[in-house]
Amino acid sequence: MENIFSKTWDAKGNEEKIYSTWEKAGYFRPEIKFSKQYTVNGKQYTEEDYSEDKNGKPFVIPIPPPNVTGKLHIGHAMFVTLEDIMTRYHRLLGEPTLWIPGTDHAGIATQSVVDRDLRKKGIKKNEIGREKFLEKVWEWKEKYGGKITRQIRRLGASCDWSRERFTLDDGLSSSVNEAFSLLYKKGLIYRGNYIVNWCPRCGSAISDDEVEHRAQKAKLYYFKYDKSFPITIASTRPETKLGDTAVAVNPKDERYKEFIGKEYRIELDGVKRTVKIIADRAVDKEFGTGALGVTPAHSPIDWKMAEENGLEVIKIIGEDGKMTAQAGEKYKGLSVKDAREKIISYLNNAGLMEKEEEIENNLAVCYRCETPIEPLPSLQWFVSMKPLAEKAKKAVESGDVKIIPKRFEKEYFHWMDNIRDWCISRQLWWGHRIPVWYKRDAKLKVESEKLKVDQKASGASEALEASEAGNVYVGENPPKGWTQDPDVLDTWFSSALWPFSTLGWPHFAEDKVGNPKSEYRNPKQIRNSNDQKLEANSWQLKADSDSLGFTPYDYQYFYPASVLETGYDILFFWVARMIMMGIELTGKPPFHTVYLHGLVRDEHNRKMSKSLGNVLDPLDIIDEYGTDALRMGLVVGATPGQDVAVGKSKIKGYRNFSNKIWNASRFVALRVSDGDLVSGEIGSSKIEDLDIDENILTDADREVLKVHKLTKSKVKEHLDKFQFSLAGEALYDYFWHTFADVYIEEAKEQLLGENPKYEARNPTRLAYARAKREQIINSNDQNGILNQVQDDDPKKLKSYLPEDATRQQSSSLGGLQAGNLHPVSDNTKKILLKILSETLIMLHPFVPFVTEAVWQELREIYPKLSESIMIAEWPLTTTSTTRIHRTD
RNA sequence: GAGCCUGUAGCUCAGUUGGCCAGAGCGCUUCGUUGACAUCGAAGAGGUCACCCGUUCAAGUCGGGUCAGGCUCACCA
Repeated sequence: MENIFSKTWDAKGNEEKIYSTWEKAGYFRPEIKFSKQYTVNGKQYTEEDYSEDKNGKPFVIPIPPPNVTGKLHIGHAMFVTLEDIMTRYHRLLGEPTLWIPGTDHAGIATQSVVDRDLRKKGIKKNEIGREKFLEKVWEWKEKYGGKITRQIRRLGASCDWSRERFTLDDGLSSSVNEAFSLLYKKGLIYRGNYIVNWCPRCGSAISDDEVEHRAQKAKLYYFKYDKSFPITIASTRPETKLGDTAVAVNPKDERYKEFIGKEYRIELDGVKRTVKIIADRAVDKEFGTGALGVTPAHSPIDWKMAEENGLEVIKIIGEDGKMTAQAGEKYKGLSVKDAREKIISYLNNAGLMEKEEEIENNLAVCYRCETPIEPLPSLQWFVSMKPLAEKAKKAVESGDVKIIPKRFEKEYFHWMDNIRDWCISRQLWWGHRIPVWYKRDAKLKVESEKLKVDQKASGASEALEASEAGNVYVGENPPKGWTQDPDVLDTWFSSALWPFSTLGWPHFAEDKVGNPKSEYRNPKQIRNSNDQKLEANSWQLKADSDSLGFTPYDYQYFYPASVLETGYDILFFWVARMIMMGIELTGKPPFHTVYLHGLVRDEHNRKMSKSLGNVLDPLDIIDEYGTDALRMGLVVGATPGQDVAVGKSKIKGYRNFSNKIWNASRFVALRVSDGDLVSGEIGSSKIEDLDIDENILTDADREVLKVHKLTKSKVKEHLDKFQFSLAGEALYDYFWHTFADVYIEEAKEQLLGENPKYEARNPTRLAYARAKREQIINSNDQNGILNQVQDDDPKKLKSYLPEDATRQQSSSLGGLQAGNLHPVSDNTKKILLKILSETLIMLHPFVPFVTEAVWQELREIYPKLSESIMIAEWPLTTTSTTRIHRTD
């Protein structure tokens, strides 16, 4: 033991070994707890008692799946730490606990990374074609796919890797297809030609949520289409005016009242159009000339006006970012930028330009590549969101889903109230190909340049179904010879299914496997005795379950999840959509609680960025200070939804804390065994159950036991309320400043077996500790829980006060006789061991590695400790209540 | 334009439904320490809790307003 128990905690040399021991032992799989026998207050409890108590309810967290080819960053470290704390805590509480890991295929992100890589090698994706390119992406995935999960392991994540999922797995892909089909059949998915956000660089449509707005300086040009046109318009994008079919003015604008309803034939640099003057309240009289050139095809507002006024939609910019033939011979094929220059010089030369003005406006850009968005009409697939949003909103309103912190519920409602249909098709190759087949050929996506705005509102699918009847197949078994839609689904579509697709939905949903809930309510039955049972029942889906890696009842037992933990930045992208899809497809919200953490910033609260050079690489930190230190640094001081400042000095402080845990425990281990270890023995008595003799407690003993008890109740309360920072802080403070600074120092005296002293070695410090404890009790006690820690006889406590401290305190030693001093040091050893081991358990969710290392050392002295701290029992807060309910 | 959040010690932040003589870590000052730990200990300095008004026996905490910083959403061409 001595060689392992070195003077300082060697995180680097131990963490990976410890992790692989855990993983090999299978502690991350929820079934490990089911075979356990419980003994509480000397009574045996069967597994059935246990499951009744919990209503068979497991604790489940679906991981926010990182990009499969991604690299670990501090944001990952944040969510892994928080989720691991919850997972380990609930596991220690004895609940069947499942944290499902997995990765996301990350459509555009992965495709463009591989594309870039191939280009460097001189390979162009359009030349090698779809099949070959996808092979390359899969190769890339095989090569780099394991990296992120290995790195997540280094953070100590106790996920059940045997259930690891990838969004493009067979199982998940079939969930995606099934979800698409179901929604299509319900009329919640439709195809239509609508104006979408087109990213010319990604070469794909993107959803409204993927568009960001950047403030920019722009030029506003004032001009007329031609000399004969009566109204001057203002535009920042004169090149789009080639597609104008109307001019909109405010109905209250006196200047233009007389023109409303009239039509004009105009000719703009050779392009002839009919322009109607329409009235729309959205037009600001004060902006520009108060007259807006309406370009239905290339502006979302204009599109809406066109819908309302039955205007012609003329697409003058194509998906390639170049002007189409509709823009006229002079402009066809020009880039948007060139077209703008050309038309500006035309307007100037023709004497149509009246003035230019510098203004500030917002530019819509792609959130991935920052490329300016080109709005254009395109034939795409959409999810009709309003019906989904209504239910999703109710789930939060009713409290079925709780969002922490609460203020995000407001943002959530606002988003739901203002929701628009979700464009889910992407013109990419990497992803879930849309499960739709067409009878004729794949070129259904004709370049329609002259389109009437589809009258069909979202949700009304009859019209489309009629037109598609017999020509479109949606599902997994297409008729022979039909052609599949070339597009793939938005990555967030599969992410939205994550909490249930990872568990086997829809293959193992109730209607597919019957309802075995009553029989298989607790998976311990599956694990312990059911392999045979399943075979005996020759259960038909078993083969499927084996090939997909699910157990048949995962979905029914583990769904819905308990907590969904992630950063607030993807509340809408991911969380909101999961709630919508979960309710629609499974009939229940996919989780009960949403915990949103803040973003990690540098120590001066600046955003981490490469250009500032303040990026913290979690792997570097782990190498330098250890995982435990990183985890504490991330969690302490972080309140939900609030960004947290993390710098090296903070993490260094928690490295010191890890070392403190190590050394305090080292002290206990060495002193308790007196360096001369006989297993199970303490001095003259056996350790057994650490039955502390209450009659010979010293002042210090009493004090530390009280603070210990207080800490237990505080920590549990905080953890139950998702107050991880406060729990971590309370443990830190107690361990360092009471257990180590006060009690260990006092224990040094009490352990002098020959001639122990009973007076406090440092009465001032003890009094100080006591005062602090009382203050905590007084200020925190709401329900009277903490009062249980109050002293029975306040008078006795006077002896703690400094002025009385020199008094002989042997009275507090009860019946202890002068010649019988040894029991005190034995008792001290037991107290040290007891409170240390309990504290280690509470610390374990925060600092899993050092606590496990120390635990293993303590097992040498006290073999009754569980074989791993991971599967220990959370210390009971009170003696009167047991956490296992007996039915008799 | 709409909504939300933040403003507490030099720095980064805690402070749960109002009861604090206002806390932590880092930093700073002084002292100590060969025996678990210099990755340590003890003592200490440092705050009109942004500002103003109000509710209350009591306000960092609740209400109204002002100022400052930040975030989200949004069709100002």
